[in-house]
Amino acid sequence: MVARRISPTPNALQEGTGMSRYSAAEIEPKWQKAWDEAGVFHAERTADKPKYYVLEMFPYPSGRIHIGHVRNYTMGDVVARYKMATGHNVLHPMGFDAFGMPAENAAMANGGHPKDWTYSNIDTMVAQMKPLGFSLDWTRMFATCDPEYYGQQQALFLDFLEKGLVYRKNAVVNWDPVDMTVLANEQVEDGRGWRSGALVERRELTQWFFKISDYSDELLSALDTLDNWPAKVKTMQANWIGKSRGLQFAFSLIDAPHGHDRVEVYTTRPDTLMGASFVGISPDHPLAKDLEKSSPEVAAFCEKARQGGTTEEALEKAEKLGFDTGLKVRHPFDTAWELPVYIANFILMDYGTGAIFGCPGHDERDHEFATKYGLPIIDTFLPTEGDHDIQAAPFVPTKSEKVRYTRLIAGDEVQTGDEAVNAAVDFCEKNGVGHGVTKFRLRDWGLSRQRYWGCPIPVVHCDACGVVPEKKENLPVQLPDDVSFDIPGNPLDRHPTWRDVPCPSCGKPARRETDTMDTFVDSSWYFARFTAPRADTPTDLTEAEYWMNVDQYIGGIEHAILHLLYSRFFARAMHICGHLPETAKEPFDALFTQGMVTHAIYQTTGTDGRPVYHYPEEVVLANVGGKQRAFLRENVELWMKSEGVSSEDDPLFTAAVAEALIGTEVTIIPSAKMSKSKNNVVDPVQIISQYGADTARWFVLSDSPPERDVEWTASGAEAASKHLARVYRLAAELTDGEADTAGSDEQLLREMHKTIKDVTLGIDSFGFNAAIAKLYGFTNTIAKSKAGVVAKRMAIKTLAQLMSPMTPHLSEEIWQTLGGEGLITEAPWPQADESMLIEDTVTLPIQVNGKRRGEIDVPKDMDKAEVEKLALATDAVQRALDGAQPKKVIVVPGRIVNVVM
RNA sequence: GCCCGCGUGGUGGAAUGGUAGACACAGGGGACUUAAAAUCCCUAGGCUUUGAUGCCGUGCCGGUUCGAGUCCGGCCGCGGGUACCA
Repeated sequence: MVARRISPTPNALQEGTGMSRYSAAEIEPKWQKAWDEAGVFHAERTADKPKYYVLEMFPYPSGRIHIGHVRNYTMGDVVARYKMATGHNVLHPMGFDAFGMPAENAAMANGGHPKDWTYSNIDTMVAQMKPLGFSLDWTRMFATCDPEYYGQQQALFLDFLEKGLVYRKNAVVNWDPVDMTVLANEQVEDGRGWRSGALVERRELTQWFFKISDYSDELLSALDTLDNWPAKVKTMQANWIGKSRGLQFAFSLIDAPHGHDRVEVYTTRPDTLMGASFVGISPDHPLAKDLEKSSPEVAAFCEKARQGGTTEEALEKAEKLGFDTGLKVRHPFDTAWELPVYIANFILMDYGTGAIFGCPGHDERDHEFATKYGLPIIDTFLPTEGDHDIQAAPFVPTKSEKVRYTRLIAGDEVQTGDEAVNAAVDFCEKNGVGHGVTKFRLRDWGLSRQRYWGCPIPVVHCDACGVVPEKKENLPVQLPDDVSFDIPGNPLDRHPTWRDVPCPSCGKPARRETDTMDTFVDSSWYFARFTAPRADTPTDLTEAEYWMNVDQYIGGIEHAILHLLYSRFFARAMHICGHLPETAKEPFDALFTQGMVTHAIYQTTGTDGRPVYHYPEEVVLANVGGKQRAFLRENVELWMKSEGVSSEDDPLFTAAVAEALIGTEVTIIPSAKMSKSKNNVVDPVQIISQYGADTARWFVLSDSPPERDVEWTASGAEAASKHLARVYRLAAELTDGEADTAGSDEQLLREMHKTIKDVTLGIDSFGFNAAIAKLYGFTNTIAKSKAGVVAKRMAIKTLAQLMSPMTPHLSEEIWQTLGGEGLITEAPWPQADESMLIEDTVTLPIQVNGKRRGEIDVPKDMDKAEVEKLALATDAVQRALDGAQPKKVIVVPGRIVNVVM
């Protein structure tokens, strides 16, 4: 945008203070350069200010930034800049969570190397982020795929191994029998591999695990100390950890087949033991595996039961299948009572003991199973009042509810489930039937991934020495570059020169571990690495002690459980190994979960029957009869050309849309999380290049509360830009001077102090949209004010300061125009003068029976009786009372009057 | 399936249990201009009415309260997570 192209004569204002029209393109690079030269965002330890560490969850380098990134990082930037203005030494770093599957998928789909794809994406995204003017210390940037980073991660792994925090055991994975490869959960669609279409099997592999379960109790109880975390996140984590008290005991097997004389089970409902009707074991249970060897039927069933994905959702939703082994166990309280043993597909070896007893009367799943296989359904308790048809549906009240026991094990006949469970555990222990056990739902964290693009696990397998840790001086164990992705599977596995190495212990030929680490490992300690990103140990304790904890962490709610729980575990583990101070065991002091930016997904069906996803810009939307329809843009353009239709307003176009004659219709899936794989990401670059960074920043913060999801629409960007131009103009035109009017100055300054207070509160509480609304209001006040130049100058300078966390470039420009000292970025935050906030009178709404009927203006400190008298005297109340006496009058001072009739 | 959220005008949304709809977008009307752009002003939940008054109204049903968008119970819808997407 070129200012004043038409009028060649620059006015005095232009010569003196810059341009008279707002031009982001000219302002923004100028101030970014100024900040850069002054090094204002470079973080260093200092004793003279309190430190403040702001961190937004770092991005995956998917290719280009999307509007969700802009929203997320702008929020963090507002906090960082605000804290800087309030006298803090701020650390605000940025990096990339750069390992993961999309890079390998890209290599498979388009050739090339995951490394090149990833670093090129990072370059692009950094280039897109820099013009946004974030207050980031770019000197600290790293990507988790940098050997310097993952080498230190390998060092951490070795330390964890030494401390017994890592171990190996078997665990199931999704196995694609056609591609002969392990699939991620998202690569399993309806139980089939996404590329091969083959039925997925669950297969056991030996894998590495972090012993997070040792910390279950601590991770649970420490949630109470996280006062500045959202309650919902703490609830989700508490439920996920899932502490429960139950009974572990054994059923004795009749005839002890294959040497198994008992089946160990765990139950959280021992009070329902008298309602048992079967015992279920996992297809991976040792007993099932032994039976499988001698029985083709069992083998066939187990094969079928192992089909399908490994997710909890898939298991829960899958049709419940059982196989009667013909084996029987004895009921512990009645040795004559025999229960059948079933192998069932919904029992996972990972949970509890891999075996359960089924109580169909009080469990949905068991009920479904019993009904299907004709097993008895026995109640053990019923409602205290009324009846319940247990055959038709299970009776499953919450454990805190009182029920009446019909087959009581211990305790009172009428008691709550919780009481009954405790009584039953005590009774069983006394009678030698098992023992009470506290269990956690939380399982150990499997970190092995059978993939190339991840951090290599630094161990070597030696026939003589077993699993041998790599020597620290040999770290990093670097990924080899010469790999190809033309065949499915892990290229490390078929890379002999990388894989075959001498044993670090005995020197004989051995093999490297070819599994790499889960990418959650990468993101579980990056916050600590940012405190000393170039250290030649995982952290530098001096730096970590100074900068940790993260004072404000900002990220998506989708990370509420896994990432945030793993990070909490990692901080503890790092402390044990001396990489973090004790005080950093809970690494995030405050957490804010911002909402996601959602967008419709546009989907068509490809020739192979699989869904094809289209970018928003590839789709033409048309509104026909109030219904939105979508078509592929290339089709539409061809059609328009061939029909000679030039505009979408043409009736011919509308008619053709109604009949879907303009090409492939696109299915619109509304409001979904922006996801690279669904192509529903919105590119903010256009908004930035058209209106500038400040407009984009202002725009993503206004109108919607930060914690809520927003459906993306660009309809407000122009308005945001107009507003910023208006603020700019207010400042630029101020020098013209205006006459003072008595009282106007004070009125404006009172409004200014109120705005300072409101905006400060808004920023402190993440109410950015509300703060922006106040700033709109204050801008209007200034524009209409008759105050003199001095007061107005002060008001506009304050406005610029209050806006500076959101629109830093514009604010700097105004600050400079109005003669502010130094950079606004380094200027102290304005303080509200309390004496200017006091109001003498207050407007009280008057309600009659809770409905507003009028209002009165009264002095702020008028006593209740007086207020009541005035309120009753108002026309509205008199009319409503119609001569009657009110029953009651409620006066809430400074708030409201309610007359009850 | 299970766990956690969310639901307010045409739209985004505001509202410590106390005037529902602040602020903004789109809309309608007007001023300025030869014209346009830019800018400024007015208007705006629904129904009813000339207008005032009035009635209805925060997903649905019920409850607590002088008073409920807000608290409680039950539904419906949508979103997130569900341990190998990150």
